[in-house]
Amino acid sequence: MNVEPLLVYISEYVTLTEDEKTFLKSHLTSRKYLKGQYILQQGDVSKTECFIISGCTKMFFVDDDGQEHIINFSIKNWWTSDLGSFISQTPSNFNVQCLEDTEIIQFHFNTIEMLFEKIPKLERVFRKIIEKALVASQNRIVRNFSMSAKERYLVFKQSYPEIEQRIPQYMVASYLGITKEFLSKIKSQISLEH
Amino acid sequence: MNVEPLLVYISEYVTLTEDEKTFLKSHLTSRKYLKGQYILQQGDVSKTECFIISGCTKMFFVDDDGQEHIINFSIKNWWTSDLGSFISQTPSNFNVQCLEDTEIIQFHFNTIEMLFEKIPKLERVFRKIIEKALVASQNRIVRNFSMSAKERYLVFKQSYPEIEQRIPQYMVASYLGITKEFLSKIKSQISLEH
DNA sequence: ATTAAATGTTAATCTAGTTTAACTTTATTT
DNA sequence: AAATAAAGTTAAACTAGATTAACATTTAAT
Repeated sequence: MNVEPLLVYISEYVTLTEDEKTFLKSHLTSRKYLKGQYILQQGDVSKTECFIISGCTKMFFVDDDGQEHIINFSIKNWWTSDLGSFISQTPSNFNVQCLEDTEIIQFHFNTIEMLFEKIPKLERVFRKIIEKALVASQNRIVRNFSMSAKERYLVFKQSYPEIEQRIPQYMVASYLGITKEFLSKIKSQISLEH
Repeated sequence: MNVEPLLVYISEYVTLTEDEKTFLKSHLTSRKYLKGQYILQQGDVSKTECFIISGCTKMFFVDDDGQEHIINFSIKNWWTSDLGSFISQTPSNFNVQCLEDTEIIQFHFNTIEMLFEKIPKLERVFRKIIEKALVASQNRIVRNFSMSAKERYLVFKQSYPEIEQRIPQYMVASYLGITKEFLSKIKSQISLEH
């Protein structure tokens, strides 16, 4: 199990002893998915929090009209899961699907509270992760309220240049909350400006 | 200091000993604000996390065009603060203003990590609070992406009936991300349906 | 190399929500 | 009780972005 990137990630927040690392490792599992496979499906309960070692995923939901809306993308050294479903162990409204072959490390619901008891520092790590996710989510609301689609696209481009290269444009449009046709128009507008 | 509601709130997540309660209390402060006063102003660093004992607040930002956008309302037994500013101790983009005379209890940035060290259970409480806030924030994004303004208004009405009674309608519009004129139209439409 | 599937583009028409502006109602102050 | 300010309404003209549909390009499969 390629757990090293996760340990490096954790070490940015807290310092674990060798014993703690060993104990932690013994309660994690790793998993590989192929492009197109689902890590989580709408209606299922999320049993794991996933740290991404390599690859790329999207989290999305399908609305009543059958339209797909992308909540976020995740790449290496970031997390993915429907936290709401995980916390409350209720059916998720979201899907997590791999956009590339993807390797993840899983924290399991039925051991995570025990891990927090044994290694309280881990609770700190998770608190900080969730804080960061909340800030990101709130910033997204701010952007959706105060910026035009074009401005949001430019922010996305600047914030996640690596991601834009790796995914089809219609998914960027879905993430931005606009149609692929309109994103196409925005891009041609931008190219005319230069 | 009327700390009881906060202790009741905490007791829904963890059980504190009498000693822990006493220690906690000794590091909290309470404060009263009049209607219209600011708890936090755009540009200032948020030094506190605020638990509301009574009253009502709005968190909002002012965009480049001078337009006000309301992120959320808070009433008794809920929290308010710009978590991003608090976590990173950087200037906030948000304002928190009292819509009624409001009493709060404050956790201070310079003692909160120490509180977590001394009473690790508190870290759990905060993790859960932030989790709930994240879920709420994500649900808001989902609604903004997949629902019309009318549907969002109906959800707001149903979710926070107490709040709708207490605040002017133009603030509801701002929260929903629409103009007051359009909310007015929506309401007259709805009243025609019945 | 060909074909089929997936992705991206362009343009015309349409609509949810904005803007502007004039007016009404409700609260607040004197 | 009058005067003023704050909040809410209505309607016409406007715009950002959606929808539809036809076509172009790239990628993947045979």
